[in-house]
Amino acid sequence: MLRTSMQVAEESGERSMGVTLSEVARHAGVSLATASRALNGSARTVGGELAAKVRASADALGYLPNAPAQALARSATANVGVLLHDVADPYFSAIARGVSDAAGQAGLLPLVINTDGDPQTQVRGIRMLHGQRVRAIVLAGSAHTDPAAVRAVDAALADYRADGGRIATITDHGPGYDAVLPDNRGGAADLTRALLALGHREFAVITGPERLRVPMERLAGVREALAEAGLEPAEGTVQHVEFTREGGREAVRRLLDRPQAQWPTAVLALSDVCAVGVLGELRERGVDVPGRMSVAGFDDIPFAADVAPALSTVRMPLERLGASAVTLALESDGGERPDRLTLPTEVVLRGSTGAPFRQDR
Amino acid sequence: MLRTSMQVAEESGERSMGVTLSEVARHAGVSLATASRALNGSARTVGGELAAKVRASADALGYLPNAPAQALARSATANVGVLLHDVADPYFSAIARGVSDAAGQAGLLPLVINTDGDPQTQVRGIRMLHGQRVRAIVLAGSAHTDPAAVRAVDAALADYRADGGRIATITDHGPGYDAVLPDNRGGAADLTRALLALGHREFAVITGPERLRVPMERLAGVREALAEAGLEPAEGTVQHVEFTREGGREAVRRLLDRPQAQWPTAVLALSDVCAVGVLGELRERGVDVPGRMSVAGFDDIPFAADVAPALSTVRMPLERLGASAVTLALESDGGERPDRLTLPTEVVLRGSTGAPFRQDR
DNA sequence: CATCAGTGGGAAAGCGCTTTCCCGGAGGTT
DNA sequence: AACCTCCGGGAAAGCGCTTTCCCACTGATG
Repeated sequence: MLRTSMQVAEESGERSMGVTLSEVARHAGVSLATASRALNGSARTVGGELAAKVRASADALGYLPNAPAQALARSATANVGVLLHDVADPYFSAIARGVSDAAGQAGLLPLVINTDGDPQTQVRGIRMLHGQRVRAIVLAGSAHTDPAAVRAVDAALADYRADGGRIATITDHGPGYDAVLPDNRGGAADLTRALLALGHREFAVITGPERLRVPMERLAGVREALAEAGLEPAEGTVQHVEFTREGGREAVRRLLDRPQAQWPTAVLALSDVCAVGVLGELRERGVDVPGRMSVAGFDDIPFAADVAPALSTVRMPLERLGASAVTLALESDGGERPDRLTLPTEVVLRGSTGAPFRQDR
Repeated sequence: MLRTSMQVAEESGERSMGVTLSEVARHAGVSLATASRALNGSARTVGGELAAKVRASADALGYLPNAPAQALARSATANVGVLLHDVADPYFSAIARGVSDAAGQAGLLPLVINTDGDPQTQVRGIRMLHGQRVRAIVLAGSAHTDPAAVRAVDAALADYRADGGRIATITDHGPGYDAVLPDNRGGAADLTRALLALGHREFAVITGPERLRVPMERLAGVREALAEAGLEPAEGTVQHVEFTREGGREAVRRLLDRPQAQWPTAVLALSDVCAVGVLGELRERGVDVPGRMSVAGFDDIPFAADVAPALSTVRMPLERLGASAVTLALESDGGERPDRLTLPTEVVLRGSTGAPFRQDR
């Protein structure tokens, strides 16, 4: 004979998992159905008196709904998934915070997965979240430039969506997705124009790996603004590195290896965490910022204002990015036209930028 | 007549949630039981031939196990919960990364909840995670000093544990929990001794709110080392603020409001993010660091080495803290004696500290 | 050659909920 | 007074899995 968990619990003196709804129902002297309706408000209502009695029993027994069971019965969980490169990176952690807040608002719990920007890991992550039957997936990392990678991710997302999953991406992952789009290109162009306005003509740009789309978009923005001024980056002054502090340092080292005459007067690091590395390396090398070289970043992570010198950058509403993505994904009526929300960026000039260094002075 | 989701799916041309195991079983021409055993390796084995056939069918159909259903059947989910103050804070995001990595190793997915250090929110969070039937909860935020708050949290945790939940805390939440314990007190004492060794005698200490235990422990460490040298902080030089950049700035403002003769030569900010605020404010006020004032932090968050001047601090293995907590919680045999693992800290002296300022010079 | 593990397949009972369907009673219409 | 419609309670069928229990079969054993 099969033994119920209750019996086991009674025998062993240890129940495996919580008070069940039917215990509550029995305690309140009502049916399972009524208990369920009273505690979780279905379409149907329950008589005021009974409802109160059920609620009383529920917290007398310390009832906590079994989320997996609810999920199964409703075929809908109370979770959202977040896919990002690395929670420990301030850019992503700010986004994660936004996602978390918006999810909380909606009564959902966020499940976060670090992909380190690897397409494979990303695909596995999507599958896991799909398996979890999360209500929505927020894809926070940059899209890839490699078509094969894009296809793989798209396929995984398509499967998920085919099963009723909702998706929102942060930054552009193709026209098929609801998306929150910070103006990467425009922001980079604006930043460049701001530096041009300060008088700079000799730029270096430190951007992210070519395999990612976001850094490429930002780079395109820089090029666009430079072109407007009839300029283009000199050979060897566009460095592709990882968007990490170490990446920034590495790029600086390469830049300073060149003869001083070829040093740029302004370096655009297209990610703040990268820029922080740049600042650190320049300081250690004794290069004055902004006297000898202006430095600007991108993202306006919380620390940007506090490093020394305070970092000029392009402000992006990181938390809002995350929060909006959740909202978008949840609202998405599954209609034909995906919602695509462009968020403006804003140049913030602080102490790390100034007038260009003059060789002849 | 009740209609199965299959029928609905066939009629509407849209299935609500994925390929099911029984579809796989049918496709492979085996029973549900066999399919389950083949795909998820139970105690029982399945003939090699059949197993292969099942696996083939599974990925022919693109089968993804329904996690909530598995959770219900097994009465065990594949999730762990992390409760922290704020993912966007580098201290916690590093821990979160560690948790995430260790969870991944164990085939689990992390569910993260921000509590902003509020006991109420913390209790609600624990209840939610309990409801989710997560396998383990990692409590990453500091314990409270208010007994009522502690009781509330303890009660929620006790309920969870009574239902078979596993718990590990980071920092001390009382002797009843498996815990990973960075040596807050010892680290703070060591840091203080290091500054004493540099010749400092006039200290200010900026620590966290009195409602949290961690900042109090650190403060105690400082006091202890000071006492060894026959010193104690002068009146008004111990500032309790939030462990945020703004908190750091605020404390500095209060400190500098005092007559210059009473300015400390060293300020111990007992959290790096706080210290970064201190550095920022001092720079803006034109106070030279470390010339006029040495500044030290605590935690060694990734940025600490890159701010200017590079921050002297107490290194804590943040990611390992998170990872170890997961391991501990999962291993915990539920035996009588909780596992408590003390992790050493290490003083790291960088550019933000130096010899004390001499008034008479 | 009968007996006994041991092996591996399948039927079916749960896991803890939600929701459909049925039904009896109250109130409103002709 | 007969007829309908609401309203709200309860029985029971699922949701998609895991696992127990039963059973048929194989090969070893005495």
